[in-house]
Amino acid sequence: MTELALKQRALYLDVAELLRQRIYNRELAPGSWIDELRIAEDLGISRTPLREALKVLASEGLVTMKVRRGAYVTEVSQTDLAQVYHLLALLEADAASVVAAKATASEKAELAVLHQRLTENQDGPREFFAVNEAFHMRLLELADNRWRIQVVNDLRKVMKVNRQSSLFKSGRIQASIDEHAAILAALQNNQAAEAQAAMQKHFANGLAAAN
Amino acid sequence: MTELALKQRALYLDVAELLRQRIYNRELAPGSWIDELRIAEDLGISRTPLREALKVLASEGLVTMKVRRGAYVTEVSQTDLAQVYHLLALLEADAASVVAAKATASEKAELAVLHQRLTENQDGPREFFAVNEAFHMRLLELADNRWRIQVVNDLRKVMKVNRQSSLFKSGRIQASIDEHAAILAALQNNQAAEAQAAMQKHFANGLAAAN
DNA sequence: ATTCATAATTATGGATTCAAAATTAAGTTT
DNA sequence: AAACTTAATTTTGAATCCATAATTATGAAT
Repeated sequence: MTELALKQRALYLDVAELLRQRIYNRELAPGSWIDELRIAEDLGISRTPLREALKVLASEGLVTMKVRRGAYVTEVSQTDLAQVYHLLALLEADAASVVAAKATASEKAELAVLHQRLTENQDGPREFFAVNEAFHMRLLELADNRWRIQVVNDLRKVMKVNRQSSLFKSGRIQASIDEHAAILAALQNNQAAEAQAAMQKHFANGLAAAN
Repeated sequence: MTELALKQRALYLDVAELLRQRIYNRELAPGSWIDELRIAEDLGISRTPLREALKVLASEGLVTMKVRRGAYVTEVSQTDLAQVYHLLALLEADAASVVAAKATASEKAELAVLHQRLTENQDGPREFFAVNEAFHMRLLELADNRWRIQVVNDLRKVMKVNRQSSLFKSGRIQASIDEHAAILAALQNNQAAEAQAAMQKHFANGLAAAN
């Protein structure tokens, strides 16, 4: 009831988020045409907010608008994936170096707590994924650059279209934990260059696992 | 006539671009409310494509949507500007390093031609600005990462909202040319690290001039 | 005159309608 | 039966319409 009673959010934003989820879980498959009428009817809304949402997704790169023939789910190639990874590595490695240089001890402790939860996690890859994302997001917040957060979020959206759930690969979870430990150690010792390098390595390994 | 006869572009994209220009040149001032009815009437279109355009601009950060009170031109603070500069420096410096490492001789020669035009330019800051942008864009293209191009373009849009035309500051044009020369020299010698550092310096100076 | 309450006006968010383009189906010719 | 035309249907892009929220104007009370 809260979602309707106190909706402070525009409908088109909710619709955009719903479409993103459907794209991530392949309910809307890459390359497929998006049937506006069907979806609008499904959701019990008119085409107007739906079309607004589609145009937002198009500017994020999740959807491709073809003139006079509607919206299609973008196909994200391996090349795209590698390119996006490269940028994420660059942006997050720099964030790590910034955090190493200027975050307070208690801020770094927050990251340590998240990392601890990651190591203790027994709830499987799904929960692991959520805590992992929380760690990365908190680090970004501490790096204190709202435009970077925006850019990274947009790039992650693209990545999610084609995630091959590389975390399920044997050994990847433990490797990921170890890499985070290295990042954290560098942060806590205020070693900016090391933190940067450790984050770069983390992404390089992640990309390798995705292929 | 071509624009109507062969329009292969959706109307909302044209409207978005027109609004961007009006924001850049302060016809729509930062913080000001955007009067949908007035603009739609002005352009002789309905509110529908205009509202779609506004939502795209909102997702780019140029406009802020307030629920039930419409669209406002985003106010870009000095902090925002510094943050955006930081990211542009990071992304373009990395691009320079990539180009140094893998661009062909003829590709690098293209950049040299653009640089030459920059040094010879006698048409004032306006033309200088265009060629300068062409140099940066070509370098990005050569770095061959379409997502970086997208991200950099979006960040540059934000920057343009608050450009204090730092190029008009005395000496900045010549300094900028010298910095480009340093970048170019590193590229032509395949010195990735040097190219990266030179680009970083270029942006650091640009930010300093903007303040 | 200032504050408060109420009415009139205006703007937003979303639904509906409509013309034109694209696609599909049907019918005709070879 | 295959290829080509033409007609019917579907879908898009954009204009118009409408209910509700927000703002402004008006008037009453202190």
